[in-house]
Amino acid sequence: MGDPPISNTPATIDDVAREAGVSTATVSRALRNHPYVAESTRERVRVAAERLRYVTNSNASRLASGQSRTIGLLAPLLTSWYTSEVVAGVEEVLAQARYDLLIGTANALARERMFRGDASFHQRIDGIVLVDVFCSEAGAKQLAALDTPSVVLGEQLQSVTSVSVDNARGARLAARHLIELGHRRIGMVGGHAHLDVAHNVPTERAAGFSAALTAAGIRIPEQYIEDGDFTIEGGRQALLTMMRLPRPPTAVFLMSDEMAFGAMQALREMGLAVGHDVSIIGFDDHPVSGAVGLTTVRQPVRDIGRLGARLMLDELDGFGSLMHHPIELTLVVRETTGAPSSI
Amino acid sequence: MGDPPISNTPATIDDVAREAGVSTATVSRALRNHPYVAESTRERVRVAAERLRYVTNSNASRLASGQSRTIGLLAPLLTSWYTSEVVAGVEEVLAQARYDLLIGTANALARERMFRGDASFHQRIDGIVLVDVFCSEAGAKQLAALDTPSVVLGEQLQSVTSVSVDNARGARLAARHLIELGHRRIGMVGGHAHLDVAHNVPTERAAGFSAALTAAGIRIPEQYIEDGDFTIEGGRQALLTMMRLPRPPTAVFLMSDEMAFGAMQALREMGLAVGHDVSIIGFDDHPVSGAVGLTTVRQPVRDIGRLGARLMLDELDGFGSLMHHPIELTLVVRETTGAPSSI
DNA sequence: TTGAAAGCGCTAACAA
DNA sequence: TTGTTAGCGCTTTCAA
Repeated sequence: MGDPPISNTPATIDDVAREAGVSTATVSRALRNHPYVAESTRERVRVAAERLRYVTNSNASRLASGQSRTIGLLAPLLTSWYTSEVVAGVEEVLAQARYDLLIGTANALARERMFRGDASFHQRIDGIVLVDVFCSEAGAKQLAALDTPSVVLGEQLQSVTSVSVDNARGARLAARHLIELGHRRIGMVGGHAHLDVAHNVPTERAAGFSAALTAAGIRIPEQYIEDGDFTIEGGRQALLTMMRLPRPPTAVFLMSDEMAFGAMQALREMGLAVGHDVSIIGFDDHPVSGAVGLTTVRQPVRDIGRLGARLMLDELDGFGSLMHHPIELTLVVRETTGAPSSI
Repeated sequence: MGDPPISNTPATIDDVAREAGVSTATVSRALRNHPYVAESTRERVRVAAERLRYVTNSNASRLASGQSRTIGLLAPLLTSWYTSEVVAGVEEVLAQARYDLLIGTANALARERMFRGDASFHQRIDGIVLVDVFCSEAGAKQLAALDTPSVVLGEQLQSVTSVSVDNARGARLAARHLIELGHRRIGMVGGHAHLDVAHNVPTERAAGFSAALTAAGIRIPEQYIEDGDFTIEGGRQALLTMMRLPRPPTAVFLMSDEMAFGAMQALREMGLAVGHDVSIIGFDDHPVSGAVGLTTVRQPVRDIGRLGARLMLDELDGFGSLMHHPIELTLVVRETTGAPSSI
C-alpha cells in the first residue's frame, strides 16, 4: 500500500475517478450513497478517495446541485443566553446533516425583508428557522406563501411548522406556586425582548399569570408591573422601583432568569433576604440558576433548538407535517421562594 | 423607473451585464470595487444590480476564485460561556468581512489532524483560529510550517500570531487581594478544561497564584488544591471537599467564575456566609457575576475574540505581524471577598 | 478601461 | 449499473 502520493494541490473528483478506474459521475454517486452503484464499485471508490485524502469541494457541489445546504436563522438579540442556547441546539443537529447555518438578527428591517421574500436573503438559503420572532398567523401565512421550508420556534402557529412552550401555562405554574406559599401581594416583570415589534412571549406569560391570580381572587395592581427588558440590569431596576413602593409586593415573578438574577441583586443591595423577605421566581432555568438557588419554570431550551432543526430537515426531505409541537414546562422549586414574611 | 421585473429565478451576473450593457467580467470587477473600472460604468452596474436585486452567488464566486472565504476555528468544549463569548467576538468581525466560520471541537484527534495539515480540514479553509488549544512552541512551529494563516488565542507564542492575557499576573492579582484582606489559609481550584491534553491556562494561573503566596510567606498545602473541571458542579464539589477539612481555608481562588458560582452554592448549602465566613474569588467576569456580587479577575473575553479575528484578517491580507498581543486583566472587587472571620 | 472565453470542481440528465 | 457531457454562476487571464 505505501504512503499516499503527497501532492500540494488537493485531490479532485477526477483524481479519484482515475485512481478507482471509474467515471467522475460514479465517484459522485458512490460517495453520496446513491442507489444504483454496485457495492464493489462503491467500496473501490471509497478506498481511492481515502488514499488520496479526497474531500468534496462544497462550493462546487453546491453550485452544481443548486442546493445551498444553508439554513437561515433569524432571532432578536443573539447574545442572550436563551437565544444562544437555542441556536446551539439548531446548529448541533444541522451540522450533523451537513447543513450550514446563516444567522441574522431579526430587527424590523430584516423581518420585513424576510416576509417579503427578499432576494438577498432567500437566494442563499434552503430554509428558514425563526427563533422568537413574533409573526402571528398573518405572518405565518406570508411565510408559507414563500414556499421556502420554514419552522417557527417560540409561537404556536397553524400555517407553518412551529415549536413552542405553553407560556401561559408556565406562568400559571409560577403564579400557583406563589399563591400556595400564601402570597397575596405579587409583582410581575416582563419586557419587550429588545424588539421594536410586538412579541407574544411576554404577552402570553402576563396573561397566564394574571389569570391564575384572578382565579385565586388576587388582583395585580399597576405598580406591581414593571418592564425589565429581559436583562439582568432591567430586572434589578424593576425591583428597585417596586420595593420602594409604600406597600411593596412580597413575591415577584420575572419572565426570565436573567432578570431574576438582577432582582436578587437589587434585594441584596437593599438588605432584604431573598426567599424570606421577598420571594423571587424566574423563567428558563439558566445554568447558573441552580447555583444561586433560583426557583424557576424550566424550559428545555437546547431541545427546542434541536427539535426545530429536525423538523426543518424533515421539511427539506419533503416530510413536512405542518404541525405544532408543544414542549413541556416544569416548575423547579429552589430557595428563592418561601412563605411571605410578616413585614 | 417602475417596479423591478419580478422573476421567479434569481438574477445572475449575466442578467446584470445585459441590463447594464457591459460584459460579465466588468460586472464582476465593478461590484468588487476593482480598480480599472470607470466610475460611470461602476455606477451603471450598481444601479442595474440594484434593480434586479442581484446578489452574488457565493458558491460560484468561491469556486471560481479558489477562495473558500472560510476560517476554521478549533476550541475545546464549545458550550462554556468563555468559549462561546470568544467565538461570538470572532464571528462578529469575520462576518463583517464576509468570511464564514467553520467551528470544530478540539479533541485530541482534531488537534492531531490540524497539526498534521490533514486535507479534510485544511482544504476547506483559508485560515485557522485556535481558541484555548494548548499548542506550546513546538505546535506553533508545526502550525507555521503549514503556511495556512493562523492565530492562537489564549497562549503567548513566538512562531505564530497570538493573543492572550497574562494568566500568572491575573492570578497574582487575585492572590494579593486575598493576602491584603488578611487571609493566610488560602485554597485554589483549577481544572483540566475538559481537554485530554495538557493546558497552559490552569498551569499558568496556578504558578502565578502560588508565587504570590510564597512571596508573602504563605505555603499552600496539598489539601487546599482541588480540580473543579471548570464547571459549576465541579466548583461545588471542590468546596464541599475542602470545607470538610479539619482546618479549612478562609478564602478560595477559583480559576473561573462558573466554578466560583458552584463554590458559592456549596457554602450556602453548608450554611456559611460567602464573603464573611469564607471569601471567594473567581476569574472571567461572567455576566452573572455582577448580580451575585462575585469578586473576580475580569478578562474582556469578547474583545479577545474580536482582536483574534482582526489579526486573522490582517494575515489574510498579507499584513501578518507574527506578534504576541497582550490583553489587560483587571481585578473587580465585589462582595464575595472580605477579611477572614474568626472561626 | 473593457470584453471574450476558459475554466473552478462538481452534479444530473441522458445514453449506453 | 456506469459513462458522457453539458452546465451551475462566477472569476480571471489574455487581448483588444
